[in-house]
Amino acid sequence: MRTHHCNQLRESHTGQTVTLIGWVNSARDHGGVIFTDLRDREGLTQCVFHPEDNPALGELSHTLREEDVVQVIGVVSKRLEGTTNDKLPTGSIEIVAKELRIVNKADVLPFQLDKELSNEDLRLKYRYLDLRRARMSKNIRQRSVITSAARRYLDEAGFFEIETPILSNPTPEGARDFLVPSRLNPGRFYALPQAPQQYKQLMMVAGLEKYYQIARCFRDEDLRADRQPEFTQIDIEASFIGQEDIVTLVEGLLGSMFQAGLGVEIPKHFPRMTYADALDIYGSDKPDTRYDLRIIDLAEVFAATEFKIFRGILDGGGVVRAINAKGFAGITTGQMNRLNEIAVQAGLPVKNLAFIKLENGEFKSPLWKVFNDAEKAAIIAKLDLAEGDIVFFAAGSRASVSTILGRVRTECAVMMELNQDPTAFNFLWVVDFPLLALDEETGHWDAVHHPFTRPHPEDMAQLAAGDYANVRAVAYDVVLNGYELGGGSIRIHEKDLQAQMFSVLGVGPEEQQIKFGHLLDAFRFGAPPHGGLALGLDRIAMLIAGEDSIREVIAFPKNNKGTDLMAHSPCQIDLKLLREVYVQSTWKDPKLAPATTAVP
RNA sequence: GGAGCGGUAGCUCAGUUGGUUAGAGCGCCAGCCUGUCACGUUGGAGGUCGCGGGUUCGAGCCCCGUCCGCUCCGCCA
Repeated sequence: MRTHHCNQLRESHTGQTVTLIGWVNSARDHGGVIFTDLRDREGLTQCVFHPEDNPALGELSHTLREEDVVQVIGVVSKRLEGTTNDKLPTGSIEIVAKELRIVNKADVLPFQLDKELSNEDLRLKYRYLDLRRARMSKNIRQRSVITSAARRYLDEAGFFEIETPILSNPTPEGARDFLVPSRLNPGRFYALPQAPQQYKQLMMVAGLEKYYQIARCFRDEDLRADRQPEFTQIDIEASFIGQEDIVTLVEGLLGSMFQAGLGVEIPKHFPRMTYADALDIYGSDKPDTRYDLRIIDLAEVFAATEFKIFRGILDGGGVVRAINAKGFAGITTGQMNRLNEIAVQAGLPVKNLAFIKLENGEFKSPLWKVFNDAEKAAIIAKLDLAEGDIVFFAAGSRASVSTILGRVRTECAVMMELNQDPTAFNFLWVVDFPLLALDEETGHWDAVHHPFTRPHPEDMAQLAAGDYANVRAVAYDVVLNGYELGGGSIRIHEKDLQAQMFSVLGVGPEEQQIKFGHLLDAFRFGAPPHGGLALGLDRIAMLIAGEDSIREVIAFPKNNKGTDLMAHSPCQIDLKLLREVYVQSTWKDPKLAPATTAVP
C-alpha cells in the first residue's frame, strides 16, 4: 500500500517513485495546479498535480476534499526554488503525482481538525476524529513512549511484569466498587479492583521478589479533571527493601519517563518533607512547590496579645497563621470575594478573611488597629511585609487553619499566575504520613493509607498505648507541581501485627478471617518484608503533555457523569441478560413514576 | 448532595439599556485561478438563540423552572 510514510522523504530520495497513503490534510486547488498535503500519523508530505500533463489525473485531483483517504504514486522531486516550506521536515521536496487513487471519500467533518475546539461533548462523541488532531495524536504517542520507558526501566531493574485479576473482590473500607454479577455463582458478585494491593503482597509471599504491572484500576466515585472511573497505575512491589530503595527506584523511574517523553533531565533526587511540615507550611499533603507563598506561624508574634479572638484561640491550643501574597495588594474586589468564598468553603468560621495590605506606605486592614506597636513590628518582620504585599490571616485549630490557608494559597497562586511555567517540574517526597486518622463522624480510626501499611518502628509504643494520633506510618507520596503522582508504603508482613492493625481499625477477628483470611494465612508461611508504590500513569502523562486534564491523555475517556458519549456506555441491559446473572434492577425512572397526591 | 461558569450557524465566538430582517471569522456548496502550504478571489446556502413557562406592546437579552457540559467542594482506604 505504501513505500514510505509521510514524514520520511527528503532531498536524498529525489527521483524515486514512491507510494504514499493517508488522509488529505488540505487540498489547495489553483485550477492549473493542485496541491495536497497527505497526512499519516508520522507527518505531512505535499503532493502536486499538473492537469496539463494528465487531464484525467487533474480531473480527479479537483475532487479531493479534506480527510479523504487517498493513495498517491509519484516521483519525489526537489521543490522549485523559493517554494520550500521550512515548517515541514519534508518541506524541501514534493511528490509529483503520476497516479491518484481515492481509497475512501470522507464526509464533511463535524469540526475542523486544525482549530481548537472547546465543545467537549462533541470531541468525545467523535473521539476518533478528535484523536486525529495533532495535539491529541502527540499526547497519545507521548504516553506510549513514556509507558514503554517505564517498562524498560523496570525490566532492567529486574522486575517481573505480572497480571492480576480484573474480576476480584470488593475493597473493604475503600472507595465504591464497580460490581460484576456472576452467572455461575448465583447471587454473588465480583468487584473490579481499585488497586492490585493484596495480590501484589501475596506475590511477595510467593517469592517473586520484584513485581510491576501497568494496571487498570477502577473506582466508582465522582469524576474530576484528574480522576476517571478507570485509570492506570504503574504498580510496583518488592521484597527485602525499605523506603530508601523505593524512593531511589522511583526517582530513577520518573527520570527515565521524563527523559523519554520530553527529553528533559529531572533532578536525580527529590527534596523530602514530612507530612506535618507539608500541612503546616503549605496547607496540603501534596503541595505545589513551584511557588513559595508559605504559611507563617504567628504564635510568637501574638504570644502576649490582648486581642481577644487570637488570645482565646491560642489559649485553647489553636494557631494563628498567615500568608504573605507578595505584590498582590492590587487584588480586585472580585478576586477578594472569590478568596473569601473559598476560605468559607474550607471552613473559615467568619465571612471574610482578615487581611493586611500595604499600599502607598499605608496599612489597610480591618484589624490593624487592634494590634499594639510591638505586634505590628513583629508582624512586619515575621511576614517580611513590604509595599505592595497583602497578608491573609486565619486562626483556629491547626488542621482547619491548614485547610483554609492551603486553599487560599493555591487560589492566590492561580490569580497571581505563579503556576504557569510549563518547564517547571517540582518533585517532592512527602514522608512520615500518620498511620491513622480519626473519623469525626463515626469516632472510628481509619487507615490514612491502607490497613496494610507498616507503623513507623519508632512509634510502636504509641500504637501499643492506643495513642493513635501520634503513630506515623512508613508511607510516602511522590508529588509534582501540586499533583499526587503516586504513593506507597512499606507493608506489614507479620500475621500478629496485621491482626492488631485490623483490630485497631475496628475489624474483629471473625471479619478479619472472612475478608482477609487469605492474607493472614499467607503471612504464616514465611512472608518476606516488602513494600511498594503505585504511580498514576494518567497524571504523569498529563503533566508531561502539559495538559490540564487526564482526559487529554486517555484515548477514550468518560465525561463528568462517567458516560462514554461515543459508545453510549453505560447502557440499559435486556431483562433476559439480567435474568441470566440473577440481577433485578430497583431503579425507577422518576419521570415515569405515578403522580402522588399532595398531602396538606 | 452543594457551589461557580457556560449553552446563539457545522466549529470558534460577538450580540450595547429589552426595540427593524440575529452578526463575524473559519468551514461547507458553486464558479474563476499554474507554485500554494491558514492559497487567493467572486457568489451562495446555512439559525427552534439548549428546553419549558412567565413579565412585556415587544425577549437572544429580564424572572422562574428544567436539561446538558465543564471546574471546584463533598466523595476518592
